[in-house]
Amino acid sequence: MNTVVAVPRVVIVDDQTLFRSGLAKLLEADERICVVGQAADGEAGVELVSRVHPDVVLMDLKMPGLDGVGATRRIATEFPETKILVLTTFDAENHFIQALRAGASGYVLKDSEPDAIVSSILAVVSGERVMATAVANRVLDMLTGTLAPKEFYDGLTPREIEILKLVAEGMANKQIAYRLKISEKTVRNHVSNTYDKLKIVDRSQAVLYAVRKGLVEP
Amino acid sequence: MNTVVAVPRVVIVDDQTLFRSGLAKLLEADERICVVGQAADGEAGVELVSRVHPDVVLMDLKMPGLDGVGATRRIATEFPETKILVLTTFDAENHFIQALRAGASGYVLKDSEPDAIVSSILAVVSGERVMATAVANRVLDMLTGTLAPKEFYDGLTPREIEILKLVAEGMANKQIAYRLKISEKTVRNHVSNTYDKLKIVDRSQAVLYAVRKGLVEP
DNA sequence: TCCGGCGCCGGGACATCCGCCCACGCCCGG
DNA sequence: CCGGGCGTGGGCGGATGTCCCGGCGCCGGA
Repeated sequence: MNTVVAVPRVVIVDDQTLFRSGLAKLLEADERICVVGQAADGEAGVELVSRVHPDVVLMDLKMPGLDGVGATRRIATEFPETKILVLTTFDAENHFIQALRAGASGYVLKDSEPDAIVSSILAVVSGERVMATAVANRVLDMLTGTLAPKEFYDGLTPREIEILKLVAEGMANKQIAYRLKISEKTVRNHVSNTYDKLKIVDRSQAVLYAVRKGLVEP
Repeated sequence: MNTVVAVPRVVIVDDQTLFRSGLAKLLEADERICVVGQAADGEAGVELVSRVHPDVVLMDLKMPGLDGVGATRRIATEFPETKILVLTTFDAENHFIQALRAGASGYVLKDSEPDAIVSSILAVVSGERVMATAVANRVLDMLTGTLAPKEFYDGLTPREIEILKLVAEGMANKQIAYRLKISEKTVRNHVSNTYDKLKIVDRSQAVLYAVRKGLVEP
């Protein structure tokens, strides 16, 4: 007979219907998991959780409408007994920080074996935290001295990152200066220093860098 | 007993392990399909096709290394008896043209029902061409007058699109002028007209527009 | 056939904007 | 205490964006 622990009830939130269906099929084939629902975006995901109260949510990050981070935050606050396991690709570099801060219990990659997903789910329901090795390594790099905590952004100072974000949103130096209540000249200097550190020469390339790093949404 | 037509043998080429596994599970559950292999990138996909000679390849477009378009072209030329069904997301707007020109027999979206995939596979093996309705509508729009072939990019002329791409890659006006063998003034005029049509004022915002539209990779 | 429109090309002049160099305080750690 | 990083600014030259202008080639409608 089974153990004392019930089979964890799981819902899947992902905008790709095919991926959802395939993953559900995959998990249903494993008797240690029970898939009890699917949703195609953040809104529907929150609503679904409020109805079925699952043990674990497999959450994609990039979705139309309410995205994964927002949905994670809402579920984590409104239904704290439900664990959230982020399941996404490894493109946007820093989203996992936002996701974990929003209340996710784990972060695994779509580029991993089905068995890994199952064991991650089981680990999460038992209270563990799960991190994909690639992500974990990055976290360790950021903590240990090899890569200073902020060194992730190629040595940019906080002020420079702040200004780079605004640049990447299409703001002019003058607007940034007004927003930050500093001189336009100062903004230009920060921007210039940023170019130096990133080894770029141009505002456009700064925008591309920021988009790549996930500092802004395109 | 079965019909005279053999069950189509299918291979899946996609870089996301989880998606591959799930889709394989999904298709294996359908007796009309037989999954005979998987590959994680274009190179491996071509090699796999050369070994097993499947009837259909389900091909993702965005992959590391040799991408889907390149793999499609190679398979279509080296193994013309193998049909290729592109299976991708609906982000990059114009990739489907390249894929079809490279020899794909169909273009379906990951955001669709499993049944649709199965019937698309069956249609492709029987010699049909399959297009996702969203894609087909776009093609029709481009052919009929409703939406001029180019009108998708907010009325930008071909030249303007060409220059916008270079702008979004971080090139300066002078460099673009040299590349296109025209005057810098002309480039500035094209850029200015582009701003006008897109209702933007700034180079940075042009980059963001181009990234959003998939004109350039971030 | 002619003509008007449009895309593409280029010029001039002007007002900014941008990127770069230099400099000044401030604070903190060696 | 002092060297260095950080945030702040001024000045300058080049790049960028805008508004004019004209010319050429092509196409479709009158």
